[in-house]
Amino acid sequence: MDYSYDTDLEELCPVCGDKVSGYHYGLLTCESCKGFFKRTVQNNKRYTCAESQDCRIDKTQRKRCPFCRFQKCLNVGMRLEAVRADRMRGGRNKFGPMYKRDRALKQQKKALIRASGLKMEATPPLLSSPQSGYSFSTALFTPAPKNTHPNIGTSVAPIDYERNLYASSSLSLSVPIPSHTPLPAQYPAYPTLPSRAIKSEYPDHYTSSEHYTSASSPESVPGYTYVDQTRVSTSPPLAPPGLTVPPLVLEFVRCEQDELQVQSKISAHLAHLQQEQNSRSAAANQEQNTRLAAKQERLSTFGLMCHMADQTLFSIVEWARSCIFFKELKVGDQMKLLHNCWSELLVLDYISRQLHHGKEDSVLLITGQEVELASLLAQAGVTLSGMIQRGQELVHRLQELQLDRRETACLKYLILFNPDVKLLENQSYVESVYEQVNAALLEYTLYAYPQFPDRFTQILLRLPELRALSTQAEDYLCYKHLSGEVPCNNLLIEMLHAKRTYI
DNA sequence: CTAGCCTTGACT
DNA sequence: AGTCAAGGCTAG
Repeated sequence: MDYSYDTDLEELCPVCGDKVSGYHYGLLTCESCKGFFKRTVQNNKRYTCAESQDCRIDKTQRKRCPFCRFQKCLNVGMRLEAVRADRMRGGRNKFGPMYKRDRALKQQKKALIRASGLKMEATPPLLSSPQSGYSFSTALFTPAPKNTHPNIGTSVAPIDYERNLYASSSLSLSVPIPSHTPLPAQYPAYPTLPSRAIKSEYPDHYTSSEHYTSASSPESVPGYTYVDQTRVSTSPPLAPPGLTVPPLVLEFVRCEQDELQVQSKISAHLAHLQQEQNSRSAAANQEQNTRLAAKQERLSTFGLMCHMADQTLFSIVEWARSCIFFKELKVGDQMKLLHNCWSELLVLDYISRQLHHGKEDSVLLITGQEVELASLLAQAGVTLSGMIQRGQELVHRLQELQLDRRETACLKYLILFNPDVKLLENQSYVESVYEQVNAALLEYTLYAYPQFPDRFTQILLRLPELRALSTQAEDYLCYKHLSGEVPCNNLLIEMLHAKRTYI
């Protein structure tokens, strides 16, 4: 009965809702979206949207706006790199194992659903009456309860960034490096395909997977604003490279929050919530049957995750408010910048924590808790576990690069000062900050990793995937919110609304 | 351009 | 030999 309902639900194309014909370019899609994606990427097509770039894509209307259709393809996670540049037919690609894992996961989930009679991902509202009303404005305007991070000038909790920095790069210089021609900064435009960079992969062509991953990585497709290198290298603050860590980078690192303080603050907050939750479900347990209580117990996991993300967001806002450059902006511009990038910063925060954590089969939460990846994936719905896996892949890529903390700090600023945000009062300032950060990061990478001259580019090329993942996360959150599953009075939701006023 | 059907070929 | 995701072909 509901078995068929479930499978039906699973067999809809995430782009247009048509019938799925198999795995295509990274996930289960219909035949038409497969073809559309292939044509678009192979022929390097550029579309434009006649409306406001938010057209609904369904089976009947998918032909109407190719721009939004392709956008959606990317947002749901279709992979550019699965389209072969050399058009080689047949055979398998590196996604084979991923598809296999995904299938196993779905199978496992189905069994679980049948066994428990519950649907994992569809969860009724939790936490009917949460705590005090948060709002973005309160987060921005009221001083934080405790000064949890050092302001400029004070010397609270100096973190030892010097150590742990230069784990010697294992990337060999013989790795073929794709040449990427910088694109004109057309941010919302989708990435074009540097056709030479992406080839179908066969063992004959690539002797090791390392070669593949560094040479033609999935995200090595500039869709992100890319700063022309010549412009960067001639920017004023660029001292002769190779002598010292750029002062700006040092400043960024100094503005970083103390991880332990954030951790304890958020842990305390969540512990408090959980305590409330426990007493409530204990009450429910007395009157109702155990199955309901168990259900409620499980629900709290997703709710807690939301609160965790929410609290993390608070700390991110707090960080931004006090960091160099940002605090000089008027509040209106600050809000626009944060509305634009909050989810990217959240994802970056998560990713960098995993980088630091360094374990493949578990995930480190901001609370310091370590969660087995397997159990996380088993609990999460299909969409969520897909995103977690995608996140893990990004972590792997950055691990290969051995991204250090200084570089991570720079990335936060590059994301925050997105020069493509429109209608800013102080547009040129934001643009110039972006340029400065770019220059500083370039200079730093040349200084710290002279044996790897392409490092700067390689780092920037991770940003499109980060952005795609954060967009997917927003979509997911939006969906969960619409079905009433996200605890309300949530900064997360407020951010979501700020960006999507049409909802 | 679209999308259904066909051909390929590494992997099992 | 079978599977199944790549690319190819071609009516509409």
